[in-house]
Amino acid sequence: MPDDRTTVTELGTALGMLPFERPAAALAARPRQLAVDDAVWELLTGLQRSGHFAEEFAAAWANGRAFLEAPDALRGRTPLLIEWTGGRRPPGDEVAPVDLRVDHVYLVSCKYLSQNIANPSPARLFEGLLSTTGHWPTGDWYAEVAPAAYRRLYDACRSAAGFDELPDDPLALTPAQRRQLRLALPGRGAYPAEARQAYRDLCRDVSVGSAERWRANAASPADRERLVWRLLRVGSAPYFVLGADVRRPLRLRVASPWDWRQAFQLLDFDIRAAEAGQPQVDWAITYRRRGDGSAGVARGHVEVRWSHGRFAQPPEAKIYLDTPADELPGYFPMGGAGDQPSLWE
DNA sequence: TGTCTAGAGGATGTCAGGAT
DNA sequence: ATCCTGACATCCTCTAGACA
Repeated sequence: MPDDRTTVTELGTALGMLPFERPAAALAARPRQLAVDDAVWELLTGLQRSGHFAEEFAAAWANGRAFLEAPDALRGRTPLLIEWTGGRRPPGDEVAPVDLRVDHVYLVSCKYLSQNIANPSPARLFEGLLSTTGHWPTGDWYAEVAPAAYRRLYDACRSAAGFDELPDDPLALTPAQRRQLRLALPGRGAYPAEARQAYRDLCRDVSVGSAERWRANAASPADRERLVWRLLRVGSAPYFVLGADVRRPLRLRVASPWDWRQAFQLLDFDIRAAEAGQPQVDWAITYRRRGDGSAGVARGHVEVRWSHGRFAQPPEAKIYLDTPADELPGYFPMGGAGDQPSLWE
């Protein structure tokens, strides 16, 4: 079951798409177009009456209403069926995090956009270019790209903790030994003095090695274009994002690859190792708008870090978008009432 | 007694953030 | 900016029981 806030924002958006004057009236009517069971109606009614998440409910309702009226979207036509994925991810390898499906065709994501777009395994990102199927190394990425520095860090941490009985090879650690070593390290990401240089070396080697692999694997223009679409969460079908960032509602239509190619040309995909306190790779997409020939840049970065504590599990890659969502190529403002459809910007 | 298989439960990988 | 966490989905391994 999703948390209450998610339930309110997703179903509040759905209710806003239906022709009721006010949220309370929609809740009282329990319109059959919104296909959820009675327990969900009870929960939602209770949440609305409680006044918790009132701001979220109002913002979600306004987003749904904008979707109903937008020329890009429903153009005032009342939906016949709104399906809710129930806070769970739909099956399949769709890139878009779809929460609602309207009349079988309109896909809507209600996520409050976060800078963080995905946490794949580093190998899936740097070797598999974010595809969902294929072959890439499954082991520990640190050992994959920076074996020497990783080994030095492990040796230093093991001896600082006095755990001489642990295996020489960090890859041979059992889950219990990993937990033991993790708990023995100083808190808040600090390392024993004799391990600090090894950690700096590891960060540098992982940043440089990951960037090199990524560049090598995204060598062809076709590969780079596919990678860009995945980083931007451009899916096989267009979808809508109805959410908010800290300042304002965000109502966007996200292009399909077909739309994207007609509106933009990818000029360059720059990948470079960053200097940071943890392994990091920066990326920047340079593109040309076909409409007026102007150029644009979208930026982001990837952090490679341990998930669930040091030595506890192989590292994950955390992908960030540093360019605001409404400035990304392929993210078109959803046309408000009176606006022209904005396919061509 | 040997082989096969369903499924239980642990391990691993991924997602979506939060805390400081 | 950096590190930490909970929740799941899926993969993997082991084992009890069915059946030949």
